[in-house]
Amino acid sequence: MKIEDVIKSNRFADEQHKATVNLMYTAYWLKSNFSAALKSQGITIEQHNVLRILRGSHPMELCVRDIASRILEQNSNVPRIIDRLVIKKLAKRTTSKEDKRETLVSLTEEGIVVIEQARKLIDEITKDIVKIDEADAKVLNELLEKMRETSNP
Amino acid sequence: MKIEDVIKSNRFADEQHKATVNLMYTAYWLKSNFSAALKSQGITIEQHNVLRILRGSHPMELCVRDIASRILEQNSNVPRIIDRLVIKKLAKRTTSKEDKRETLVSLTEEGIVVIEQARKLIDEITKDIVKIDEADAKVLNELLEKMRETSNP
DNA sequence: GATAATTAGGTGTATGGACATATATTTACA
DNA sequence: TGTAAATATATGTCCATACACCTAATTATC
Repeated sequence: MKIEDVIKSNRFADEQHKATVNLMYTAYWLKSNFSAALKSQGITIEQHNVLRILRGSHPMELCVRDIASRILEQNSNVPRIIDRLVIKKLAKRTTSKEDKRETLVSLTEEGIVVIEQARKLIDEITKDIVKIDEADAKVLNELLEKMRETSNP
Repeated sequence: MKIEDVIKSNRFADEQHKATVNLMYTAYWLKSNFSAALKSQGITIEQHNVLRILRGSHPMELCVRDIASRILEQNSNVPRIIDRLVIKKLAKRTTSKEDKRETLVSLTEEGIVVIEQARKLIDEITKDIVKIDEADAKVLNELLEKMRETSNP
């Protein structure tokens, strides 16, 4: 569906403006699809993201700050997401012996199973819905980075 | 900043996978910038979106369903966003005489001032940070729509 | 070594998304 | 016409973001 049909309006100031709306809608569309795919595992996208980060360093523990630094959304509340993962017994939390301020987090056995399963689901849904080819994806990646790189801070 | 630097990892399955991450990050980056720009008007992006929709039909009132249908996020809780706008006296709410189930919403004088000001701020910040040219923006729009169109539902 | 500054993480509050459910009103139809 | 179905909106709950503020622990500085 074209973006003007989604918002039922064609009043874009220019192509750049249209691109910002189009982009935010496409991200929302992706996220909705991913969320639906993860329902079967009982986790949200954000919980999945933290599990994925923990999977990347497993079996090494990561402190909260390390997890936060690898997350896209820099304002997300990582301790609270970890809370939910601990309640579901997908992650475990200990206090660092070297620095008692640090909380170290790692996957449980169950967490490993869930993130492996989730990874497959995300791969499948991505292949299902994102049908642009590699060349187009490459152009898209270049344009997105060009878009961000040119700004000052 | 390249997306692999943002998430401090380069483990993308392929260009398509990288594109999904890149896209969600760019949307987040846009939204953060827009939010910051709207702070001076005391409104959030979502409140801005509803005000913009009301501006589009002003002075005609819109019912909640009409507003919801024009919003990108199809699961957003429109009555609650309207609550906030009414509290801030930027929008007003009445019950339709033709169909008492319907709530009709329209801008107040103050709402008109705020949305005009907000529109300028969004235009400025867009010009400031989104520096891809019209041709690139056009390609980006085509790729985003190609990405979504190819999926079934 | 004592105190100030910094750092890591947790917590409170407002806002919004996702989704289930409730309530009031209108429409359909037996 | 009277009752069921459908519709429009509101509300409650859980999860997450944004952001301010708090506490404990560590480091810096005198």
